[in-house]
Amino acid sequence: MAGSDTRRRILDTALAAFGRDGYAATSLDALAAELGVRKQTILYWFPSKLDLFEAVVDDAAEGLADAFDDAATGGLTGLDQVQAIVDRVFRLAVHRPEVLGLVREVTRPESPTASRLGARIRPLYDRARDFLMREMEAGRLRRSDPAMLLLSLYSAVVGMVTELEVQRAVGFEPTLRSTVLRRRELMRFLRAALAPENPAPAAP
Amino acid sequence: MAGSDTRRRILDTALAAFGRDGYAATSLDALAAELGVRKQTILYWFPSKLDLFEAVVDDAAEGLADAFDDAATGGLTGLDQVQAIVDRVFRLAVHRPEVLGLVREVTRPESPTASRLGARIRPLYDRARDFLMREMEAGRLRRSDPAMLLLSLYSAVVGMVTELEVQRAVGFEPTLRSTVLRRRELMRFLRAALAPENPAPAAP
DNA sequence: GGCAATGTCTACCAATTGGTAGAGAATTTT
DNA sequence: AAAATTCTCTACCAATTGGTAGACATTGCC
Repeated sequence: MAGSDTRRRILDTALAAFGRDGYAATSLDALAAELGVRKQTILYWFPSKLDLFEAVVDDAAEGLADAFDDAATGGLTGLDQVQAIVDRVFRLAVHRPEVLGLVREVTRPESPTASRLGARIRPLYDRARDFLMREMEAGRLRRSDPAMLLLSLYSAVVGMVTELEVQRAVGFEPTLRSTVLRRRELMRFLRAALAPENPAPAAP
Repeated sequence: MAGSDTRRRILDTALAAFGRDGYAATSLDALAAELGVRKQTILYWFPSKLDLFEAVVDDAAEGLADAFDDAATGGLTGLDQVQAIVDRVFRLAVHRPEVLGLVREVTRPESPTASRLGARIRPLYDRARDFLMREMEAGRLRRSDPAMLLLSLYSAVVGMVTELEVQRAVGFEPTLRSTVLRRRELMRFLRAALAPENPAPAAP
């Protein structure tokens, strides 16, 4: 079936384009040209541009959920678990920066589907919140409002990862090395912010 | 001179629109309608859409610089100075969220003027970096790479402020109260991350 | 071979886009 | 009051947008 391959290719290319340029700045014609196909082929697979966008968002949310799952199944606790997730998100960001660009696009107030990614991400969010609460109660993380803390974490991670451009604009070209340094710095930052005030006993 | 009043109004409305919807999704016609004026009036004051955008960016950068200046002239040090700036940015964000939306728009890789805001912000950036370095050397802030730390700070603050929509999408409606809580939580987070490991003597 | 389903295409279309040309007020300068 | 400048307007325009209609090819099935 060459067809569903086309569908897959459209999704991937559209994800890249939407994540890079945003919804409004991405035209179906440009997308089609990039794919080496006619616009009508895209409209055959997805009845409208908005439908395509929603499909892309769903696809990306799935990938994101998988990444989290992957990082969260090691039975880690406290800061180690946080670090594992940050590492995982960083890895995702390095080889598929469009995904985070898309998150950014979709969390924009006027996004055509601000609510859509929200709904898709909600389960992830709840899980993370529960995790933080548990770890706080166990004394393995500094105590604070878990929902707010989660937003801080989200902002710090996504912000740092997404906004390589700021770095560039401000004068230093991101290299592999600087990316590594960056992640390390972020982790120090997070560790400092999350470490409990009275260090708890290490896990057994 | 009613003219330069028109110019001012165009700049303000355009800032709101670009910050809210992004560059591509903002049409001159829509902007003109919002202003109760014809598109050609806009094109009289700004020769092209891109010129308008650049003027808006310059304007916003100026406002941002003023806000920082304002917060940085109290002669504060260490965490207190950081807090003052965070407070100031929050205040700005609360009554002119578009400014931060614009920062977000302009730091997007494909932004027509990614470099422009960069250049405008560079001096602010340098000042902030110098400040952090000084404070680290004086032992009033935890020691780490100041450039990276600055990016962490930037990400945490702008990310948290800008992404009210995530909060909304995830289920809790931002209120004045939640905004206050948010800022407090962010400050706790920052304090925890920035406080020196061996507390330094308090300022005289 | 016939036939239906699937997939990609060409040919259009109405609406919207940023932008040009220049008329016509209003205001200021002389 | 006449002239010049400043400002906003009407009238267009070519290009691009998302989308429709339907022809043409390819495939698997009988």
